[in-house]
Amino acid sequence: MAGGARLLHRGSQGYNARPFFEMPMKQRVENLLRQAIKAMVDSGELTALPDTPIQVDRTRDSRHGDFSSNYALTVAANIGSRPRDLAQSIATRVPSSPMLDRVEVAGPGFINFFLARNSYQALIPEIISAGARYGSGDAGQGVSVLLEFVSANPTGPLHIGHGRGAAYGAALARLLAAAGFQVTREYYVNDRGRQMDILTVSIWLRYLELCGQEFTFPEQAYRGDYVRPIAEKLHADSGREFEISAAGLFDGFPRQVGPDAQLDWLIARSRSSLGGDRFERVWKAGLDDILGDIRDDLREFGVEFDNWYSEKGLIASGRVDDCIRKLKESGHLYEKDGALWLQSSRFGDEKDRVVVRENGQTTYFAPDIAYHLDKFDRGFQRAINIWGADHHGYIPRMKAALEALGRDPEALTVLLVQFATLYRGRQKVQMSTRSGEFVTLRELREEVGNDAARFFYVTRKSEQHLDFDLELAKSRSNENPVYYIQYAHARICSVFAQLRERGLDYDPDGAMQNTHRLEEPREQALLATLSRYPEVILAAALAYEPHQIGFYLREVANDFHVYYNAHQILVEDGALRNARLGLIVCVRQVLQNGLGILGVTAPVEM
RNA sequence: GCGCCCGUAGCUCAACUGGAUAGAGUAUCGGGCUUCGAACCCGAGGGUUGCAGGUUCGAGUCCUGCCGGGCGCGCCA
Repeated sequence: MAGGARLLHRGSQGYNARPFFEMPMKQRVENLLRQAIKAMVDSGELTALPDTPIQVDRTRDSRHGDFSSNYALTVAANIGSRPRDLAQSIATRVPSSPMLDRVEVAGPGFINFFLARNSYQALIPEIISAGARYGSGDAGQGVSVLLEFVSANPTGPLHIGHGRGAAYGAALARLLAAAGFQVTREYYVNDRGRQMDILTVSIWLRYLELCGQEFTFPEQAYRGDYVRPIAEKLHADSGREFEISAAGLFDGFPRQVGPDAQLDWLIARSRSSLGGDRFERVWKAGLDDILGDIRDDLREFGVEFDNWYSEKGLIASGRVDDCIRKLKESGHLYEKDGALWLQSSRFGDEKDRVVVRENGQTTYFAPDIAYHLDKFDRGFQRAINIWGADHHGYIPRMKAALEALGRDPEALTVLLVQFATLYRGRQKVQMSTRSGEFVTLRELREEVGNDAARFFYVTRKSEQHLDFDLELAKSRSNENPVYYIQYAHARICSVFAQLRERGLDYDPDGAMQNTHRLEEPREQALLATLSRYPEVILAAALAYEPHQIGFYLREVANDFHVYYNAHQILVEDGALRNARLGLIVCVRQVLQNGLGILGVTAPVEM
């Protein structure tokens, strides 16, 4: 799949007729190399051509040219010739091209390509005409992907761990879309089950307190402050409709058993004394409030979903029962100790798993299987899940379930996000949802701002542990690299403001006709960096690594700042001025496109 | 005990997925505004990539074994 990038050329700005880049520079170099190798095979100098892929890389060191290939190194051993000799033979057969200055052999046998001075001139019209689409490609070939992320239980506000998954997922969605995949973003709502029952009871108990009832609030219930406003609203809206004597409610409370059993007792007791209907209404009040809060929070954070998928709805649709029936029919479900087990160990899991409990209730696993089956039944070709790293042990059984259902487990990719450890200076902040001691995503956003938070999250590899120092993020927010990139963007906008103040204007045609005037080394370096953007998008997308974009954008900003400090853009010479303005328009475009993928704003001024 | 993830400059992180002399930010020290925004630029110091082997032309990256950290190993979700 790598190397299959092809830029979209659907620009309808009137530049279509002009031949810009038929393909990215990297591919053009690759093709020249391929021709040289083919020439050697045709002349019999290279016998059986091993099926080694022809790989061309950007060099790290400019002394090694602009592009480099290790082809001779990888092939020489197989055909029994010396790498340097082979490299030399290939190098001399590289067809001459106006884009190439020279080809050299260096080191153990690298073939290094040096580009001609003005080989990047065509890039400027290319970027200007592609605009927001510059960097996008069709490598994904429209393959439909269901990207599921966040999916936090609606039992409390999102905390900073969820924030990381949200930022990562949102960026990945845009990245995959830019690479040509058709992406749907989905949030799976666990709106039923024990955790929701505990929340319901917690809200109701707070409500009873408001009614004046006296009792000890259970240790294991949700004690976070966010529960109280929900109870207050319920109290304000419904008065004493849900009131029941606390003394009666807690009558017979089992003090001798463990906290979990106590909670189960309390849930059952609440349900029976309140009645199914009223219990449901409290549940609904809690769900609506918290899920609404989560939606708002994510929207404010710039994280949007195409679909919110209800677990309760899934069960009501009968799909879970259907799914269990299918598993039974396929013979991968068996009964033991009164429960129904999936033979997941036959498909790579370390043991079999219970799907239906002894008491007849399904485990959490059953709806999850049905949900994942439904992803593919809805026609998605690929499913990508972003899970917290604590769920890694869950991956084999999910894949096993898909395989048992006759689906391709490879169509499911699970990406793990490590937890963020929060610090206040040196002090580690302990977090627990039930105790209510945690820093919410909303608090984080208010303290450090959306842009800094998004960038901070998404410039680390997702599987890397993340130390998030609040004090640092707060007090030194100016030192966050995101401002460095945004500053470059604002500076460019400022140049155009300055241009207008001086009564001058920018002529795009003039810019494109004078690209040959961009002869400064720093201008060439900037163009070379801009030309890499489509390659970065593709590589980052295929590796599911949005952080590559962040590091790349820093390079773009750095090249620009260096250029800006060294050269005047608004010069007297109108042709040169337009050429330089065209160049920084392109820089601005790449910054906008890249920041857009990361979900960070590109401010006109700061 | 078994399994997964991680270990890179004082700190926070990169390293084009096996390439050439391991790079940025921050912190420390020194320099640069009469010029389009100094939230910027230039320079200096800072490393046995946790340790020990192995694979090959070449290893931070792959394989093995230790050391250290995180997370899993329910008829909880």
